[in-house]
Amino acid sequence: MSETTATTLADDVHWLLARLARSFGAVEQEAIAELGITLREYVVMTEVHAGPGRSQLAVARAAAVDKSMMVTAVDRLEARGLLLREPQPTDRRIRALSLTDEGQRVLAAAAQAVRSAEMQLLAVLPQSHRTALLESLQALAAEAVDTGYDAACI
Amino acid sequence: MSETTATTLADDVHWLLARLARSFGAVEQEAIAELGITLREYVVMTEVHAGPGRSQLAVARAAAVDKSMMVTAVDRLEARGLLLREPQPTDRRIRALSLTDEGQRVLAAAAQAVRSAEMQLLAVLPQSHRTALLESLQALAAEAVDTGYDAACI
DNA sequence: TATTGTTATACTCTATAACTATA
DNA sequence: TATAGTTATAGAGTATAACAATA
Repeated sequence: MSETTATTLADDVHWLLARLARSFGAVEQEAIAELGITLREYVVMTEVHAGPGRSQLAVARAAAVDKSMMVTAVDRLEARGLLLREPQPTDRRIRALSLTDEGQRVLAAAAQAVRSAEMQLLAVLPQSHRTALLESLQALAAEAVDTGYDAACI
Repeated sequence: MSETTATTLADDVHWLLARLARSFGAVEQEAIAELGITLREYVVMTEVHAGPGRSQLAVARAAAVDKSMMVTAVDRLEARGLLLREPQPTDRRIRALSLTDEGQRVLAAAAQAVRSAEMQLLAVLPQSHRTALLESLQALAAEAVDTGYDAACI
């Protein structure tokens, strides 16, 4: 039992994660703004590209996006002609998602912009630290729980 | 120039950060819920404790909390008797913040709960990786920019 | 009865901009 | 003119729950 609370914000992993997520988000959103898509839409497109033909719900779960917010994202992407929402004959409840050719092009451009921004943001870390960071974040993400979270980032 | 976009979400640092921030936030918010404070209020209290007597704005900047949202947090903490908002004779625009004795107690309990939750969340990582992760996050946070971010976490 | 997709609602967070009082 | 704190407002995100269609 310590005599007093000595913790600083810099030792608070949640605070660091939230602060960096906001900072990275601001920079990367800016980087893809000219493509006319949001960062969430980029995430959805990435997941659709990784496994085309899946249902909205499957993509939503993989991307950790709420299913009702998924509707808005898919609506916008479909309206812009970047994504197809096709009925599935085997299970008529499901709409199979896939990218159009234009969607593939926009995703490729967005991915490049995001990666470039990320490289700059991570540039303060030596390469070995960068790899270690990514591996640690991935290991933690594998265990991440989403119990629903309506609180602020910070 | 690659033939196609091969990126997965698991390689996207922003997505990992945002996902983990939400997951950690959910768990830690739950851990301090019984103390009647939010995670943001905990962050504010931590910063006030680290440097008592500072103005609201100084604390807001250190905690990366918007100054208008700071008002709400301080209002609630003051109403609960956890924090003092005292006029500063030298500059009468400033309200110096400090924790009450009860505030110190609540903060100590919250800090312990948060640290305990964080230890469990980080348990999947070996100790050396945990230290490296913290150091990398701190290095990145030192360079973090807050340009204002109205986009979603994910 | 359970699941997919959709819609509606209420609430919170956030950005922005005004406003006051001081400096 | 600039700063600290406050307030108001509008917009966006989110949780929740309902709902229709299908399994």
